[in-house]
Amino acid sequence: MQQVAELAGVSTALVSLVMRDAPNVSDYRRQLVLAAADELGYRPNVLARNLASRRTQTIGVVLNDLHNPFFAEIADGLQAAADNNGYRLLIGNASHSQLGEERSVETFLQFRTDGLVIAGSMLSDDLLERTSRTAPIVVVGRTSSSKVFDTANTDDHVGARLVVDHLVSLGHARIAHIDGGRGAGVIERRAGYRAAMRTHGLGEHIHVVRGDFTEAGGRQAAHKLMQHDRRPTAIFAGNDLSAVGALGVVENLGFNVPADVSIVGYDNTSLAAMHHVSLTTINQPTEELGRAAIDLLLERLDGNRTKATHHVAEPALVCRATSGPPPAL
Amino acid sequence: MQQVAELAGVSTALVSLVMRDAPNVSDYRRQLVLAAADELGYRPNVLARNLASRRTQTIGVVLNDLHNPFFAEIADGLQAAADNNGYRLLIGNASHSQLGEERSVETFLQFRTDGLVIAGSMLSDDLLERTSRTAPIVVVGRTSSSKVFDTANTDDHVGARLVVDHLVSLGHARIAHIDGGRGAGVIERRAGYRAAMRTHGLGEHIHVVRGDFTEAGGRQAAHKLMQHDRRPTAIFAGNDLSAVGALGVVENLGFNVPADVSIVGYDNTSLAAMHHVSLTTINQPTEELGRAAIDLLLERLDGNRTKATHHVAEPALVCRATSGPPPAL
DNA sequence: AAAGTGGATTAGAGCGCTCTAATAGAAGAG
DNA sequence: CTCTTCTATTAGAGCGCTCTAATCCACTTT
Repeated sequence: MQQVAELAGVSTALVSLVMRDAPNVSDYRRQLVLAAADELGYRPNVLARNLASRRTQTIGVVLNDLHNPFFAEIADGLQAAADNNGYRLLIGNASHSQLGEERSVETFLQFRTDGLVIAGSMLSDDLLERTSRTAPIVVVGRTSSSKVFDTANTDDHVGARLVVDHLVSLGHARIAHIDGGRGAGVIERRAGYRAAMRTHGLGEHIHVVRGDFTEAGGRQAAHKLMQHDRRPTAIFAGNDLSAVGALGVVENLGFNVPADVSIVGYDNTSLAAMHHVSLTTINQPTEELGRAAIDLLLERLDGNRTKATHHVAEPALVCRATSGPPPAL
Repeated sequence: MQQVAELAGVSTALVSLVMRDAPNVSDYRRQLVLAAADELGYRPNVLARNLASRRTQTIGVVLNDLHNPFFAEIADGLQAAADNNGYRLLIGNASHSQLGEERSVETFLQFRTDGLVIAGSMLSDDLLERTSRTAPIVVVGRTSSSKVFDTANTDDHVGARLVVDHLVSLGHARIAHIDGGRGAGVIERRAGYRAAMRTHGLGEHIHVVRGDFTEAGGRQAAHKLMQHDRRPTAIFAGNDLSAVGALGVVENLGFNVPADVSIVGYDNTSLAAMHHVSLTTINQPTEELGRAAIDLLLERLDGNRTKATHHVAEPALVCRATSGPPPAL
């Protein structure tokens, strides 16, 4: 910075002002400084900048699973919203594990990102609340009634009901559910499924097998389901990834989808939209979620709010090729 | 830090030494400092630490496209290698665009990550070379003969030949190729395809249509191919994503895969491995690439090397369900 | 003409840590 | 008992930036 200042014939303070796009800098000197900076290949050191200003203009985003396209879409939504507000994003990969998530969070805290967005968090509310004392946190894709941190999420209970309603209206009764293990949103989706089944008088057909939101998990669960003595005519998978896993197994076992078995996913990821997959699923408005998450964070950063807020978006059924009427008895 | 020092009755320098696990600190004082730090909930500020030490122990990873599972797998490989060496990873999303890539790179440079890994770079060698003067860069998934920065890559020329050899051995002659537009590795794969076709005396059947390494691009290209008056009996897509796009279109047009048309992808991503997709493809050893990239970077960081090195890994054919003999005439 | 106004610029004190060089103290050598 | 040689500890100078307060310099205003 000093070199730039010398080359431009100004003070380091002015260089600082120019680099920050501050107002009240004459155009003449601004050009002078920019030219000098360019010539020297000067780049402001964010570390030093933050050390002095306690701001990084950066938001840390922890994605639960890079292999799940849902999180890529969430990242897109966040990116768009961050761009609009002059913030940049840094991404950490939780590798689908609690430990990975903790490490990513720790890294961001140490880098002093202004805030954190955790998509698909597997951490306890308690831990998140303690962490949010260090930096504001918005949790995406998971409900919480925390009074400390914010969330942006789809109403999974309603989403699950939409799935069941859809399948029931097609004539299904034996509708099974593959859940997501310890993943985010699992409890709500499962509860929504159960409640909807009962509402339709299908309580006796409630059948939940464990998955883990991965394709492999979906395969295993589908195996178990299809070997059951009263095998389902429809499978509601906890997310698209496990739905595609189930799809593969069901087909390999010689069943036709949807003629013999209907399969519905959740998330409406790019995977579900692929022509070859064409999965009936529940859409989560990822762009809205991303925008909401950033908005919530900025409100905190600007000191406009201290009370926890929970943004809830509406899910919607996306009907594609993997659901249809059950086979005639 | 000063508070901790006071509470423990030592100097800040000693606190610093303890926090860094330095040798030559007496056990007695170490305990004293740790106890004080714990009581005050003290967390070292990595920003300040790095400002002073000029090291972040962090590597910036720019992924070309979060929607392409190939990059998730590369990230896994990098993560494993980084863990082994006490480095942590920060990820930037290039959003499949040159501008996005540049911005991610810029952010990392400003955060002073010790080095950069760019997976699927779309930037010019020239720009990369200039950037690598600021921080060491390893480019993954793209060949380059640069004398400045390192690369870790699979031999795409050989990979493309493996595809053509495989299809020819099944009896195909009309083998078309969907390329990847401006993506990484496109030129080599296309050239490899062309060369292999000629080697087999199939020069007249060379047929390349443009794609862009996305599913949508694959769909468009496949449409064009299948409407051609001499439509191909086999399609070699530039990557798995576009292969799946092609797969969807070909099926929708009423053709059977592989009975009527064979489709081969590239990358052997988790997508190709899905049972429902089961795509014949070329494996890139992502773990090896990740390890190589980190190794190359560390050599630079430790000052052991200044000469550019290009690590080349071997591709391998993975035969699955989308390739078979051409239909009988 | 003196005083007031506000924009442009700068000096200099931190931000929280590391690192070098210096110092104190203990142990061993002569 | 002195002289080395270690090891353990510390003072204090940065690292590269921001921010406050001060200064300077047109212009107005009265």
